[in-house]
Amino acid sequence: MTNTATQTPTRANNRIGVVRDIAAELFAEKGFHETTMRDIARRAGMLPGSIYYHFPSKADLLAGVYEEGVSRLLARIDAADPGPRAEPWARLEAVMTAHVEAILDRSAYARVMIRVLPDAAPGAAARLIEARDRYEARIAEVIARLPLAPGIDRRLLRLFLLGAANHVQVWRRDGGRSPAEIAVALVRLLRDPARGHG
Amino acid sequence: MTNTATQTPTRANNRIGVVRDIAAELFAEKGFHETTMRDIARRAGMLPGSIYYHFPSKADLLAGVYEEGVSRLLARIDAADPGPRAEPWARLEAVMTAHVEAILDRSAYARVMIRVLPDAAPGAAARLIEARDRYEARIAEVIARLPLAPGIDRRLLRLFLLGAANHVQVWRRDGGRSPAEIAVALVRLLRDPARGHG
DNA sequence: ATTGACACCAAACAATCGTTTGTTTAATTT
DNA sequence: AAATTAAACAAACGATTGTTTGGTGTCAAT
Repeated sequence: MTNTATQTPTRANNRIGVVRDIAAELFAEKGFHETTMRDIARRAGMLPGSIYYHFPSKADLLAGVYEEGVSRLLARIDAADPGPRAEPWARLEAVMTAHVEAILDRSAYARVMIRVLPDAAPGAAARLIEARDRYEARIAEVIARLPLAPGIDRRLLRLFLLGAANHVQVWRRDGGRSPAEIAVALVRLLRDPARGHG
Repeated sequence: MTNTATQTPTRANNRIGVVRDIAAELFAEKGFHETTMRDIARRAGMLPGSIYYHFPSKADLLAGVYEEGVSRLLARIDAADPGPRAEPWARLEAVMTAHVEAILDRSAYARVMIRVLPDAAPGAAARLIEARDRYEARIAEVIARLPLAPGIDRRLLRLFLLGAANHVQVWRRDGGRSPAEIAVALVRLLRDPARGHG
């Protein structure tokens, strides 16, 4: 009999996931170049060289984090998305709420994708850009359904939206608005006129 | 007779400005940790140790770049600002155009302030944050004059605006829209409703 | 019981990092 | 002309970097 899962780990205590999780946390917290392989190894309870059993290089480790991050982010988005039959703006609110929540509360993976630019690791830049594009295409899909006033560029709208949302990571302090409040305020700011009587 | 300027350089060929300019370019291009003192020295045509005659540390060099960057950005903003008697939204368009132009076309100093986060250099983080706040207060001043619909948070508006504008650095490719077109589109997106017939 | 891949350890590698030290050149001041 | 000082050079410092190499215990399959 052949093994049922040919590519899954054959050993129970495979710690590649642990290493990647810890790398994601440190990359998100300190940045790519500011995090050393020794930092990661220490927190994982292993020696620096042992990481190279799981990842061929530091750049590949970052690429692994990026790609896992996209998968997790997409899963969160999918779970929050009420679907194409829902009201388009409400749908965008739901999706952006999931996005901001991922940035602020839970996933170190999401924060890495925002903080670490692809050119930080030239050896893996192509993989990083591809992963990022895969995620942004998912957002574009939601924006494509919005009923917009004539002359509004959907690509610009998407880039502004993501820029504003990702910037939250920089200024947000604990105790302020909730991620949902922030996301909803952002979408409404775009949807409705900000201008008052003038 | 005492010297007319007691604190200005007494020597004609003082290259501290050259060093700072080059550091700004490299920090903007590659990031703080990715740029070495040897990189800066090589481009300035001097030896690594010589930089320490002008700046006590790499973190202080970054702080110098930041503070010079704020001065230059503020000067550009002031030059573009039609003043408090102009129509508030047109004023914001003018100011944001200057901001995006600084990011995209000219100033490496402006790009450093967006790319390099204060926590990159813990030894100078306080100076970096202070410099950044000084600039954002200038933007807040313009936003304060906007006639806004009730319930719109001006602080959120400012943070979204700067987040979206700064993100331009990541996605903008040459040959696309001009900085002015991008800035105006961003301000109009906030001012007018994006929503179409719904 | 033996084998062999797995998942690490132990120790070092060369390269590069920010920084320091002592010295030298050239311009300014006295 | 002599003294002083600004602005560098030349060379190294110790520490840290990503990475490699060879060995080792352990577990699953034979």
